[in-house]
Order: sequence, then structure tokens, then C-alpha cells
Amino acid sequence: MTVPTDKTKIFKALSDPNRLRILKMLQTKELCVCEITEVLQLATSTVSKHLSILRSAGFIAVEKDGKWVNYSINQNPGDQRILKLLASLDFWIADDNLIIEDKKRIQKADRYKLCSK
Amino acid sequence: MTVPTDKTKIFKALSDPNRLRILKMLQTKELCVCEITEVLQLATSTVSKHLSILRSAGFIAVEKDGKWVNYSINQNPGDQRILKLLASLDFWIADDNLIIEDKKRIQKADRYKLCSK
DNA sequence: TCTTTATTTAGTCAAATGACGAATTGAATT
DNA sequence: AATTCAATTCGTCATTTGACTAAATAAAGA
Repeated sequence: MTVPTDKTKIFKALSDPNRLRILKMLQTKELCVCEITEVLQLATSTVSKHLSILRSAGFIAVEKDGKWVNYSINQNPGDQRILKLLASLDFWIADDNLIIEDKKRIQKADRYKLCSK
Repeated sequence: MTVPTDKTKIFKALSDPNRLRILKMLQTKELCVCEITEVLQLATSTVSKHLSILRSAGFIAVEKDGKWVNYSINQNPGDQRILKLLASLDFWIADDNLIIEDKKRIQKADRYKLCSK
């Protein structure tokens, strides 16, 4: 039995610029919360909330790795619309300057330097 | 020169259930504000606002016809994403019971009976 | 021209959203 | 067992959103 999900849930998930930045960053590689926090320059709790919204909409997957929680693009979304969106994410969400910068920064990021201080 | 539009604008436009109902109704036929108002059972001003959001995002077109203002699915959206969404609207927005009912009601609707009382 | 009718705009209000810091949880590490 | 550190949850606050009513526009019709 499926949970009665809100019709607007997937659109709502894409309705925040910071969540779009997160999705696009995850295109590059799997990331933990503190890496994303570093790039977005938001409070950890805020990023965590954004991630839970993206996850509950079906866009991303979570996996625990000891102390860290890794988030990644969901490779097996149940919803075909999400599959389509993710398959051509660059069509749906343009790579503007900010996002290009995010991706550069995230490529250089070293979790061990960033997160443990 | 293009107006600097918000990255989330098209997703925001789709983030409200009543706006989804409107889009789907317009699939059936061109409609004036009062016809939509009748089906959604909202204040006229509320419907007018929803229509302006859908229009400004690029989903629908407006045409004045005397006293009436007719809204219709935008046949020539500049944005390719909107073209894609509109081309397979049933994929992106499922026909649930409510929407099926809306469409039935709108097919039977006679503007002259509904709007002028 | 005065009135009626369809729509939009302005103003108000409650609920939802996105931000934060503080407190809590969970998994290493000492 | 106590501590450390990543992440989540909780409580608060400012802003946005979606609803309404009332007032303003615009186009017919009397």
C-alpha cells in the first residue's frame, strides 16, 4: 500500500534554490551533510531539513557511513517523473554561475579537512 | 533582453493543488475566470491570482474577449521545459478523482448560465 | 451616461516555509 | 564510561503564501 502523497510534493521539493543547488552538487558526487553545509554556507540544521525534503520527495537516497550520513542521487526512484527529472537534470535546472561554482568547490572539497576541525 | 526570472518559478507555479487543477481543466478547453471560480469554489480574486502566477511562469496564455478574459494552455512557451511539461501533462500531473470530476464539470459548464446570474 | 458584470488590485489575516541556535541522538574514539 | 563529532530534532522568528473582502478597472448594455 502506498502512502497518500501530496500531488505537489515533487514540485515543492524543487521550489527552493538551495535545494536545487544541493541536487546539482549531488550530480557530481555523493556528499555528507557537512560538505553541503560548507558550500551553501547555511546552518547544519537547515541543510539537514532541505535534505529530508528532497529525500521524502524521492530525489535522493541516504546511507549511513559511521559518523557520516551520505546523500546521493536516487538511482531507483519509484516515481517515473523523478526518474525523468534526474535523467536530464541539466535540462530542468540550468547550470548558472552559482551552480558552476558550487560544483567546482565540491570537487575540490576534502571531507576530512572540511568536517573535522 | 530577458527578464531575470527566478530559477524556481516554474516549480513554484506547480506547487499549489488548485493551480494544478486549473492547468488540467484548461487542457479540456479555454476558460474564463468565472468558470474556473465556479469549479474550484474559491473567491474570484483568488482564482485571478492563481491564473496570473501560471501566466507569469509561462504555462498559460490570456486573451480578452469583451467582458471576459479567456485563459488557455500556452501553445508557444518560450521555455522548453514548459513545452515538455505541457506536452505530457497527464504524465506530470495525474488525473485523480478530483481532477476527473473537474473536467466533467467543466465540459458541461455553460459560461452564459454560470457567470451571468 | 449610468449601470451592470467580469476581472484585477489592494489590504488583511492565518498557515506554511526557511532560516537560526540549542538540545538530542548515534556512532566512533579515548 | 566518558568524550567527541556528525547529523537530526525542537522551538522560535521573519517572510512568503493562499485565502478572503472591499475597492478599483474595463467593457457592455440600458
